[in-house]
Amino acid sequence: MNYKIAIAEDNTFLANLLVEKLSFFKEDLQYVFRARDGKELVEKLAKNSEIDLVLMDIKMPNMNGIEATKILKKQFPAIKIVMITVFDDDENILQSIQSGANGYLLKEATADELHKGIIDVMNGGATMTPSIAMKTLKILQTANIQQYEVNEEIKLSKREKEVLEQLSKGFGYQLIAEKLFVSPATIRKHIENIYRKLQVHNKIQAVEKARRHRLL
Amino acid sequence: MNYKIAIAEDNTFLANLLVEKLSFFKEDLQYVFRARDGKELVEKLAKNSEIDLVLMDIKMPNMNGIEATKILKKQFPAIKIVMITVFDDDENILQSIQSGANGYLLKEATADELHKGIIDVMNGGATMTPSIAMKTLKILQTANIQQYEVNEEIKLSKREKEVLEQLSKGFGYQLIAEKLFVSPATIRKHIENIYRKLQVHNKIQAVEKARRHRLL
DNA sequence: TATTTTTAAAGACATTTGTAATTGTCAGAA
DNA sequence: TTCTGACAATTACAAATGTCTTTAAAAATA
Repeated sequence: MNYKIAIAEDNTFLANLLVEKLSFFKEDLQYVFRARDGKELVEKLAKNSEIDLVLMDIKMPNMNGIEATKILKKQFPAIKIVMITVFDDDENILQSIQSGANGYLLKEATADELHKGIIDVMNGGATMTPSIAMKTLKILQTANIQQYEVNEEIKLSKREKEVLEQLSKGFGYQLIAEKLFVSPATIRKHIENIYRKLQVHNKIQAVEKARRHRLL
Repeated sequence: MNYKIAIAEDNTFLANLLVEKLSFFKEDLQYVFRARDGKELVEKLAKNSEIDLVLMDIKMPNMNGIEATKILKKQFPAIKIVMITVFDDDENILQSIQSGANGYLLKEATADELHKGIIDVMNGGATMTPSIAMKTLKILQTANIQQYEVNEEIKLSKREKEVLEQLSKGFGYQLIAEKLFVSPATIRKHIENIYRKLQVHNKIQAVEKARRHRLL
C-alpha cells in the first residue's frame, strides 16, 4: 500500500520535520504537498483529490485545524485526518474529535509512532498518543454522556429550532417573543407545533426529548 | 522498571496465552498470579497488595471485569487496569471506561502490543487498540457531551432529589405528589426550596442546572 | 403553477405554576 | 435539651402555560 499524505502546518521548520519523518517510510508513505493554513489546504485539496490523509496542525492563521477538519470531512469524507499538535488540553482534544479527526498525536511523536499512527488510521482505526488517550478516557469518565436516539427522526423548522433553543434556557413565552421580535402568541403557536411533532405536552419533556434527538 | 502483573480471566487457555506473551518481557514485566473471576481477584489483591497492573477480562462468572474494575479503583486506586477482551461493542467499551479502566486491548493483541500497552499505562497514559480508539472517538462524536460544573456544590435533601428526578421527566405537581404519596402542596414547597438552592425560577432551569451539577 | 409548509398573529379558557405566608411533626446535631 | 433542618400540609393570587380555533402572508416544494 502506498498512501498519499498532505501536511497543514504554518511553521516551516515543523512542517519540514514532518516531511523528514515521513521520508523514512517511502515504500508506503508518499508526501505530496504542504499547506500553510486551513484555507490553503482546502483549496489545494480541491485541485488534488488523490490525497489519502492529512497531518493537521491545530493553531494556524486564517483557518485553524479544527475548522479545516470540519470542512474536509464534509467535502472530502474519504480523507483521513490526524491532528499533530503541541496542545493537549481537554478543549482542543474534544473539539478535534468532534470535528471528525481520526487521530491525535503530539508533535514530539517519533517517526515510528507517526508511521504506525498513519497505518492504523488508514486501516480504519484511530490513533492517539498514550497521554491523549488518557485525557480522552478522562473526558468520557467525567462527562455526562447521553447516547442520542436515532430511530424516528423529527423534522423541526428553522424557527422552531430557534424557539426550542430559547425554551431550553428556561425563558418564558414573553421573553422568547422579545428575543425573536415576534408576538408571544406566535411563540406559543410554535411551541404548540413543537409539542405535536415531539409528541410531548410540556416544556421539560420537549427539551429533554429534543436533547436525546440531537435537536439541541 | 519491573512491573508486577495480575491476570483476571476465567478461560485457562487464554490466561496461559497471556502469561506466555508476558514471558517475553521478563526484564520489565513480572507475572504474579491469576484469578478466575472478579471476586477471586479482589480477594487475592487484598492479600497481595504489591500488584501494579491487572489484565482484566470482561466476561467472567460471579463478578465480571467491569464490576471488578469499579471495586478495584475504589479499594486500590493505584492499581492500573487494562481490559483484555473479545467484545468491542460500544456498551462494553463505554462501561469499561466509566468504571475506570486505563486501557482496552483486544485479545488478538500481539505480545509486543501488550507490552507497549502496559508500559504506556504504567507511564501514566492510556492504551487502546486502534479499532477501539476509533469506537471511542465515535462515541465522543455522536454523544451529547456536557462537562459537569464543579465550582459551588449544591446540597439537596434526599426528598428534594426524588422530586427533582420526577420533575426532570416532565411530570407536574399533581402526578409527582401521587407518585411520592404526599399532597401536591408539599411537592410545590419542595420545588420552591429546590429553586432557592439552585437559584433558578422555573422547572426547566432547575432541571438543566441540576444536570450540569451532577444532581441528576 | 398549484400545493404544502412555515411563519406570524389573536382570542379564549381551563390548568398549572411560581411565590408568599403559616403551621406543625420529627430526627439528628450542638 | 434546645435548635436546626427536612418533611408535610393549607390557603391565596397573579402569572405563565397548554390547548383549541381562526386568519393570512410568505416561502418552499412538488
